This record gives sequence, C-alpha cells and structure tokens, in this order.
Amino acid sequence: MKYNQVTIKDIARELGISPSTVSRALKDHPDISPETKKAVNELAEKLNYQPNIVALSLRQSKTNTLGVVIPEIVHFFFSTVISGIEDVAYSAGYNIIITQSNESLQREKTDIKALFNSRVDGMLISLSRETNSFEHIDAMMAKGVPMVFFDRVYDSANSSKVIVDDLSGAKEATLHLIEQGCKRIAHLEGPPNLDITKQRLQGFREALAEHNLPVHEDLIVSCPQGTIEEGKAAAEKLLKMANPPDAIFATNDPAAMGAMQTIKEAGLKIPQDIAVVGFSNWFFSSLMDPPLTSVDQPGFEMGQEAAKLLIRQIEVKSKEHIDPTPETKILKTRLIVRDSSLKSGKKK
Amino acid sequence: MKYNQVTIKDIARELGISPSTVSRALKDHPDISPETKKAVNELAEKLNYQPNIVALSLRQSKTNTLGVVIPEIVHFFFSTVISGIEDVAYSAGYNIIITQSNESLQREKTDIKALFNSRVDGMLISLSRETNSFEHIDAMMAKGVPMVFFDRVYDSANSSKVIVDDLSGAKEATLHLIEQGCKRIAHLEGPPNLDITKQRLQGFREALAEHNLPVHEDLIVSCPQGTIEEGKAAAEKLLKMANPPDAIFATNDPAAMGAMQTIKEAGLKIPQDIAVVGFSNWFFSSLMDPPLTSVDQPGFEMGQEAAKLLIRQIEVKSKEHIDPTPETKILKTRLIVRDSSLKSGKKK
DNA sequence: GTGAAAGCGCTAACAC
DNA sequence: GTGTTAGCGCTTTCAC
Repeated sequence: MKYNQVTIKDIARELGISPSTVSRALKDHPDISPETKKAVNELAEKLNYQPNIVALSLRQSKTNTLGVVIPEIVHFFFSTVISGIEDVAYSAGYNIIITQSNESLQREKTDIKALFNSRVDGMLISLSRETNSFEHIDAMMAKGVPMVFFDRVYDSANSSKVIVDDLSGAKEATLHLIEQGCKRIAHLEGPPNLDITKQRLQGFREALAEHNLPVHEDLIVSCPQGTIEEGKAAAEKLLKMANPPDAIFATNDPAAMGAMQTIKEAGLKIPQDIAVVGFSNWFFSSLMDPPLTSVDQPGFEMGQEAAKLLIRQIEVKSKEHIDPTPETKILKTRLIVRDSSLKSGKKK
Repeated sequence: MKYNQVTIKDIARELGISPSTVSRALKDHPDISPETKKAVNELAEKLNYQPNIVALSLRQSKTNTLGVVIPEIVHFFFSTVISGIEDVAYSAGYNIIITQSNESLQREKTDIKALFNSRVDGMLISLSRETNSFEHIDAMMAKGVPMVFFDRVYDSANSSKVIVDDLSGAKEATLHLIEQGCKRIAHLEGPPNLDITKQRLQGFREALAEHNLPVHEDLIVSCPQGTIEEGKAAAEKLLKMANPPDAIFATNDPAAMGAMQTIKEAGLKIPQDIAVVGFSNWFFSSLMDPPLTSVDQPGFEMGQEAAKLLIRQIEVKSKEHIDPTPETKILKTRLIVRDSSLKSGKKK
C-alpha cells in the first residue's frame, strides 16, 4: 500500500539524525545513546510508525510467512488443521498464506509455484486426491524449500511429515466392537488409492486376527467417494445378506451416517441390533443419533505439529546452513466411546 | 528465502545485456526486439526463473495480498466464507493471509496491526464477539486501508460491508411454522450484543404480527453462548411450562440441536408434537434426525462478494486516487424445508 | 532498441 | 555514538 505511510526516513528527518540511527534505536541497539533512543521511540509512537515488513523481507530474504496448500478449506478436519497451524505460526511470529487445491493436481501445482514466488519461508502441504506425480514437489525440494507434509503425505525418504496412526486407530475401534460381543463386523472402505484406506483395513484385519475371528471378505464394502449415499447403499447391501453383520466399522464420516440412516429406516436398533463405529471426529460424531462411537483424528494437533516441524526446519536451515534431517511424526488417534451405556443389552 | 534463486541479473549477465532489458523482455514490452525477447524467455524458462514477488511488492507498494481477520476458522460458516474469499482472490491474482481472533478483541487488534505491517492491499474483517470499541478500526480507515466487513460488521457510515438479510430470513422461517399450523412458537435467541440477534427477533415478531398472533414473551429464551447445552436447557424450560410451545425457532445451530435432543428424550415427536426450525446451514441441518428445516446462510457467496467488493475498492483507489464510496451488499438467505413430508399430520 | 541510474524501506558493514 | 554506503530484486524514467 502507498498511503504515504511513515517510514524510518521521516523520523530521521524530523529528528535531524540518520535513518540508520533510527533503525538501531528502534531495535534497542546497545550503541545508541539513551536520549536518542527515547526521542526516536517517542516520535515513532507519536507518528504511529509501523515497520514495513515487505522491505524487511526483501532485505533479509525471509518473509516470516508459511504457505499452506490444502485440498479443501470447508472440511471439518482440514479447517481444524489450519487452526492448529495458525496457532503455532502466530506464537512464533509467522503469517500464513492459505491456498486450496480443490483436489486438483493442476491447482496444486499453481499454488505451490505461487507460494514459491511469494518467497514463503516454507510450505505445509496436504496432497490433492488427484496427485499421482511429484515433479512439482521434487522441484521445490531441489531448490531447498522447507516443506512438511501432513495427512495426505508425499511418501519420500527426504520429506518431513505428520500423519495419523490409522492402523492402530482402526484396530482399536474394531477391538471395541469385538469386546462388545460383535462377531460379524462389516468394514466400509474409503478411496482406494489413498494409503490411509489400506492402513485402516489392515488395522481391522489385525484386530479380528487377534481374536481368531474370520475375515468375511463379503463384509468388506468399498465406499470410494466417501459419500452418504455410498454408506446407505453399502448398508442396504449388507442388510439384505442371508447372514447380515452385527456391526459396521465405517472408515469415513459420511458413510457412517448413511449406514446409520438405512439401519434406522429398516427399523433396527443401533447398537443393539447392529453396532456402528466411525472414523471421524468428535464433533460430528457427537451429533449423530445415537451418538457415534468413533476414532477421533487429532486435526488441531496435526496442524500444530506440522507447523512446529516446519518452523524448526526453517530456523535450523537459516542458522546452521544445513538441511535438517527429515522427521516423521505419527499422531495417535483416540477412540471416543459413546455407546457404552447401551452395549450392556448386547453383550453375550 | 535465499536458496540463491535465479534473478533477472543472472539472466542479464549470461546474455550480456542489462537487467532492465531483461525486465522489459519478460513483460513483453514493445520496444524490445523479437530476438532479444526470444533469447530472454528461453533462458528464463531454462533456468526456471521465478519473479521475486517480495521485490515487486516493495517496488510497486502493492502486495497483491488480502488480509482476513475471522473470529474462528473451525466453524462451518466461517470456513465457507474463507473458501469464497479464496475463490475470488485466486481468480484475481491475490493471495490471502488468514488470521483468527479467537473472539478476542486483543487478538483482533494485533492481527489487524500485523496485517497492516505486512502491507496487505486491503482487509476483510468479521468482528470478534468481544469487539465493542473501534479505535483500531478507525485508525486503519484513517490511513486509507481498504476494508470490507462481513457478517459481524462495523456499523459505520463509511465502511463497506456484506451482510445477510437476517430479518427476512427469520421472518420466512417463522412464516413457515405458522403455515404449518403452529400457534405458540418459541424463539431461542443468540448472543445479546450482536446485531443479528436483534434482527432475527425482529423478523420473528413481524411474522407473528402479520398473522395477528400474539408474541408470548415467556417463549423467548436467551441462549447467549450458542451452545448445545443452552439449547437443551431452553427446551427443558419450555417443555415444563403449563402451556408449552408447539414449535421452536432456534436462531443458531447448536441450540437447535440441543433442543431437538431434549424434545426427543421427552418422548415427543418432531415436528408433529413440536416443530423445530433452525438458523444455520444446509450441511449440518441435513444431518439432524429428523432433518432440520433451516435458514441457509450463504457463506461462500458472502466470501465471494466481500472479496469482490474489496478488490474493486483497491483497484479503484490505486487507479483513480479517490476513496470509492462504501457499498453494502445484503445477501438473501434461503429457507430449506425438510419437514414438508411430515407436516401433513400436523396441519389443522 | 538498449543501458545507466535511481529508488521502493530497511539493515549492516564500515568508517570516524 | 552516529553517519555513510551499499544492496536485497525489481521497474522505470531518462538518456543515447
């Protein structure tokens, strides 16, 4: 902005001293005499001087800004992550620039390039659903841009990332169902190309194996888009079976909701006739009817951890002039049980 | 960032020409010969030259960045607004810097100052719940910083704003209940200091008046924090009355949810025994059981309109060197009826 | 058609 | 203790 903003020069002129003295006085440099400091600070206050960060950024080749590339902002999980990022960034004196790829690889590329042009000090990235090539990422890493991936990560040896322990989370949820006496547990899968889908299925399998329960492959139903409709369709299919399941483990929010709707419409009780657990977040799940027991994903914490990792990386790099070794942080999920008061009727 | 990024100078040196020529060639200046342009562009491509936006910003006193100050990011409505802002900003070539005040006046002040120091070209602001003094805003306006307020606006003559027509929305929702045959309609109010709270109550009153229905003041219950618990408490109080209401108009999401829970727990049917409408957004409301008829708030559109207004203001100001006249944009809500199939049992 | 020079606002050697 | 100078990367007069 122009708006003839007051600069260090204005203060210098008015006080009959040089701009560098003003600069030093403002940052409390030991060389400057107390009187000068006082005069400068008072005038700065009076004129409401505000340092021009853009000039500073150019001068120091450091913008104190983090770029964020996220698939979509309007999503409970991602907005929670942003909030966590903002929290840490604010405390550390960084701004955040948000871009959303809208799940498009093309947009993701454009966004990353734009962030680079803005000379952000580092980037926090969650890949789009479409992303299957990584030259745009590799190019940035080659330039030495600090990057931290979260949730939808780039699985490369030399990139830092923050992920959720999906396998353990899924296992824990499945064990909960088993403890309640469920024997035939269905599994609603998510998008096939995502790693988390595999992890969650694996956790499901491990829980069954631990209790010597067979895995019925026909009880594993795919919900590739993660929509309510898919959840409904899946539940309809399952209910029609000769030997329907006594529980459903839905690995995404909307599918769980859809399934619950269908079950209730069929006149069945949750969890007495069919128990349902979800893989989602406490907020939505608590609103379901009945409230859904679910695996809580620590979005806020993920944002915080990712930002911390990135900031550490940026600062190590600028001070020690070495590339810090990539780190991976795995966050635990938390099973939030909301059907405990109901399960007694079911336990055998 | 340092990362010895290639600059215009590098290209100039390699080609044995001057930086100014390179600059002109890159922006297709008519003076430059086709051969020079070709050489420059090819080398730029080869070296993967990326212009340094920070230098550009300093030079032109224009950052192509919009600052956003929002009470909280993790909120369906606000994240939707951000998405709308991002949409328009991206198309117009602007970055957005997000800050969240966390409903704190102090944070709001800090955020606004930080954005100013970053020399954003303009600001999009939704006030914190605490904000009751406006010097920090006035100071920025005095400096000539373009600002547009949205949703929680600064009600000053010379500020642009985008708001929702809460009065009409509330009226429409109430009329819907009246048409269904409801006679004793309760009103759950929101935070008392917000203007929207008054508007919504006013709309409610007008609808009743239009149908010559009395306003029962004891059916107006305050839910100042807008929490689920408050909604429950309010419903409990209402159900205990000698002559309980036959409908509840809840002016915020969580209160509607809480009320619905209490009503269902009391063994009453929605909407046959008590109809409920909310003032919220389609997404949440569709998940309720039964799905909630509600007044949809156009968050995405609000973000878009606010960003458009701001960008127009910025560009007018920079071109014509005049302060554009403030504009107010009032967006219509949309009543989403989800109880139409159920109401027949109720109509008298 | 191209180059030289100045300047956006700030800081950091280097002088004295 | 303070001033002078140079420069971050870029654009833009003003020369020629």
